[in-house]
Amino acid sequence: MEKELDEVDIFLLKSLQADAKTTAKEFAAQLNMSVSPIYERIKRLEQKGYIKKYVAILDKTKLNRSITCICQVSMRQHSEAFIDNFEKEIRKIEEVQECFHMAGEVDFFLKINIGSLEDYHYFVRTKLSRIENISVLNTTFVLKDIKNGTEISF
Amino acid sequence: MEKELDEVDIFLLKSLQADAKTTAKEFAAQLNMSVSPIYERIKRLEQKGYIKKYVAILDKTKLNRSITCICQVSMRQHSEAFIDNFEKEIRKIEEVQECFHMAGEVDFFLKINIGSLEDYHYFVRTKLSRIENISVLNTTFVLKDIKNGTEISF
DNA sequence: TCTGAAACGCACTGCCC
DNA sequence: GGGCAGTGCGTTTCAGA
Repeated sequence: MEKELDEVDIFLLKSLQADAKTTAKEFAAQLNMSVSPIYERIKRLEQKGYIKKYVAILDKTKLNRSITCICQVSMRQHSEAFIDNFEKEIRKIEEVQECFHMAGEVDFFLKINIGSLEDYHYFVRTKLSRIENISVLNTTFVLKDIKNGTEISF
Repeated sequence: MEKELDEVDIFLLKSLQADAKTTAKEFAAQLNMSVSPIYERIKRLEQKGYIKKYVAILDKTKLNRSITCICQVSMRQHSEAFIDNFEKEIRKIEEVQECFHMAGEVDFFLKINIGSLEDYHYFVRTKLSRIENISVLNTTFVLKDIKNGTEISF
């Protein structure tokens, strides 16, 4: 694998994951380059898959989803079919923002966004607990978002 | 609190958090409206804080940060000073993508992005464990990203 | 609050170095 | 691979309804 990214590419990636609205013109000024190489580098980074997509980050509180909680789920049986089914069902549940299949005692970690404790009750009763083969469900609530980013450091 | 968002606003917010590059013109076509109201609604949503920012989502694997793990940290003493200090120090550590102060037995959940298990060792030895007053550190590794979104449902 | 049109700036292309 | 100039498109503004 050859070296694919130079310092300029890395600068662009880091900048864009902080603020995707930065224009090629602004980058050109910051880097003392002209606009076209910036433009072509960004296009290349998109095409090669370094940049997956551009998204708007919304305000949870304003949208009445200010409560976050972490659910730790373990399964009764660990057959392939049950795990696949769990994944499929989880993907359908809108309250689930993140879900990871874990190594170790707990099988899945879920990050849930909801507006109230009543919503949580509704979520567990009508959605989560309807998935087959769940044995343990352990939920803890977030008191404070200390760091909640989309940026990856590299 | 008056009703701030109508169906069009909600449509725009949901669309933008899936793809921020959608143009006002495209929205206008989808909604059978002209461009200017779309434009002004989006500006309003930005100014009122519903939209916090626009970011590029990068590919972890391409950037050699394909390993994700969850660290559960508990503290020895729960004084305000220690908690504040932990928050301050965590914010500085680039490997930490998310950090939440939790209710319950475990004080903090951390989501970490790294490239190798060696990196994890380095992270724990030189960064995490240097923070004062940590008692328990329990790490589990992600086997598979089932759902890993920035979108919130509403 | 929407429509329509006009002005501007940036994204994007092609050519040159 | 980068600089420069031109074109088209989207953004932005504004009159009017």
